[in-house]
Amino acid sequence: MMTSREQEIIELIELLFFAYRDFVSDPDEILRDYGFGRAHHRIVHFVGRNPGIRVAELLDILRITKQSLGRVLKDLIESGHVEQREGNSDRRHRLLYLTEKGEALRAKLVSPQIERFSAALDASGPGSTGAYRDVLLHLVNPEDRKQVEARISRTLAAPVLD
Amino acid sequence: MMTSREQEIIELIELLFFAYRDFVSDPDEILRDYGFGRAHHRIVHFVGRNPGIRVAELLDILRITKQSLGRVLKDLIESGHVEQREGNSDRRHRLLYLTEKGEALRAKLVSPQIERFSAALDASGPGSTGAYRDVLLHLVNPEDRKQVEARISRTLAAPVLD
DNA sequence: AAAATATGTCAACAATGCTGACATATTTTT
DNA sequence: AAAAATATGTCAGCATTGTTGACATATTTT
Repeated sequence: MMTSREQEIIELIELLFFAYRDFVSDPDEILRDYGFGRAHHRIVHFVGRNPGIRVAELLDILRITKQSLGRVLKDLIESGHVEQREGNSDRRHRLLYLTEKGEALRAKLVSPQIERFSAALDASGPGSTGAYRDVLLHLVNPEDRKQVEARISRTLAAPVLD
Repeated sequence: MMTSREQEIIELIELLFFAYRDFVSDPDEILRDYGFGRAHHRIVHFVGRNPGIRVAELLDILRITKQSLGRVLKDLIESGHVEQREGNSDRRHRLLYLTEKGEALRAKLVSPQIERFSAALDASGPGSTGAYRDVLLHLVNPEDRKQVEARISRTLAAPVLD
């Protein structure tokens, strides 16, 4: 048996799948020209948004293993998109920053995504932004919600503290 | 430079990433007990929701190649979760159905996802469902939107036509 | 001085994408 | 009836990105 509530929720589940599927398709095309994949994109994105982020933080965001990250991060360092600096307060830390080249790539990758979202918001009713935020934030694991909220509202002007 | 509009949109982009990340984590755990992965989940889900779906349609939903699908579909047929029948109107078609075993797995996988969504909707304001739908549907490629709308609103009681 | 932490690295392997070619059965077109 | 198009399956090979587990180094904390 399936209630109509369940039926409705399944539609929302599938919509999440379809939206995600198409949403990542624009960057995927761009990345091919660089010989990079989605894993590279995620690093470029989150390092760009969190200049000076530590490796451990990045691992926590992406929820992958050190080895998976290391392989791809290595590519980006060698290609000159990401650079590492020693931490001030703790010299074991490797703080990650985008180079100018990396920043250019980040901007290029995010631009079609901003376009897509911009159009989607324009096509939706006013207040849809707030509702979108509410629902998606509550899909995040409760124990991670505060952290996610803090992360997403961090602006480029406010770098990660060292 | 970044406008505040862009800043806001980047937050929505990251929220999509975090929500998706956690949303797929519950099924992932269950799948491990079966020796299956996400690719198996997608097939079980969409075959369950579209009994009698053709291979070509499934490929169009998942946007993967025949070979990628074939490998995983084979697992599910051999394990007795999915079965194929010859089409009536066109005997080249291979129509896909879940067996009872497959249906049980589908229900098991979707249950934590429904739970998660249910809680998220309860925690969000009224009308959030509609706004969520608006935004996510408009993130889908314009040329696919009609099809996606039709697909998601298809109920279990209305199987794919042969 | 010892223990804990942050990072990096190695080897091996698994899941799931891809390309391109080719085979078969069936249906549609000429 | 023959030819062309379509739906599906299959093969070999390869790329990306995930995994585990072990171990090495530098640094900080206890």
